[in-house]
Amino acid sequence: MKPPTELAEAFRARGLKVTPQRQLLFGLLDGNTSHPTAEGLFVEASAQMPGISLRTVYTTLTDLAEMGELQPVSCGAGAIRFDPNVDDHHHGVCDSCGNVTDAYVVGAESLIVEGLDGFTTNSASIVFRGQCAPCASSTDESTSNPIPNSQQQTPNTP
Amino acid sequence: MKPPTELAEAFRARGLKVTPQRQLLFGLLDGNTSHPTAEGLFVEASAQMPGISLRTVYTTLTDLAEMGELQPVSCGAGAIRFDPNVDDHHHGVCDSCGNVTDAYVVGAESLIVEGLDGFTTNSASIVFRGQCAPCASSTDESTSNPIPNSQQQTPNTP
DNA sequence: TGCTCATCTACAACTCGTGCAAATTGCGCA
DNA sequence: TGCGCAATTTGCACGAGTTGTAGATGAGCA
Repeated sequence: MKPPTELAEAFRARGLKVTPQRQLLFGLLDGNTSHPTAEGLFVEASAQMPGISLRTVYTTLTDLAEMGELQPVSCGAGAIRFDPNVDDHHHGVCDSCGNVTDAYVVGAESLIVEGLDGFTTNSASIVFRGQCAPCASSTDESTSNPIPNSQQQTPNTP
Repeated sequence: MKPPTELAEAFRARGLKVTPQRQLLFGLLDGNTSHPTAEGLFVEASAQMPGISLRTVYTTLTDLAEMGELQPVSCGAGAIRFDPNVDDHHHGVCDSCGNVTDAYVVGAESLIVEGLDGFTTNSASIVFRGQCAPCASSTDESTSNPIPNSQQQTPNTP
């Protein structure tokens, strides 16, 4: 995601106005790696700007998503999360605490998909489910067969 | 998913009762490859058994999912879908008509995931987004870079 | 400074799913 | 076949998350 100053310029370039509410949200999203929900951002924004409306947060997030500066992430149940990281990446979701972690997949070009005859694929998203490091350390369970159709490994960054 | 008769036995084996409502839902799900929503099944069930409650549909689907006879599928926005196909597989979602298609992924064992340091992966689900054959034929667009981090191919079954 | 129109806010409505309690019913048992 | 109990069904209401709408507000421009 662009820094707040560039986002403001991008908004103006699209004929959208740069309001204090939007600037506040730009700042909250900048460098945010916690995949916040609209509700979560609303709480943070309310702390700094009491009176801001949840509706405003939704509108701004939707605008940012339409501009490609934000990636909406739906990880199954619960509220939609917004990811300022718009790089090509996927997500790991902790079943215990609900935290969402960015994941970069290498070797996807070797995948062969069967059953989608005639299906024109525009994008693919992989959601890994399990337990993040802090949660996994308390309940020690080993990984087994994470990706259906075969087994899969989740090594640390080489 | 097991056939209706075996599902009835499985229900009894777990101490659950086999009611006409449940038998109707067993029949509607048997061989169903359309990934219906609870609402959709409720409409079909209502046609055959007027008066059946949406609440009952939810209860029965939840029971089946707990028994492993049904796979809840959340493909981003919208209602949760239920998949009688409990094989290890993934899904393709048509952005035009919303149809969900089963997809079998080969080669997932070669994937290397970066960024999930310490993350204990229990499962992974891949959702392909694009256009199904009927929708794609009307708007002719070619596939490009479907899986982030690299390109990916969606060949027909070899 | 004044004007125009996009934005903000507040409220309500919508969708999807669940909790609860009363009425109903499947099923084991005699 | 009849009985009794516990599971089930049903309808209503509620909750979370999200969106529509209309009047008030204010940013941006001349």
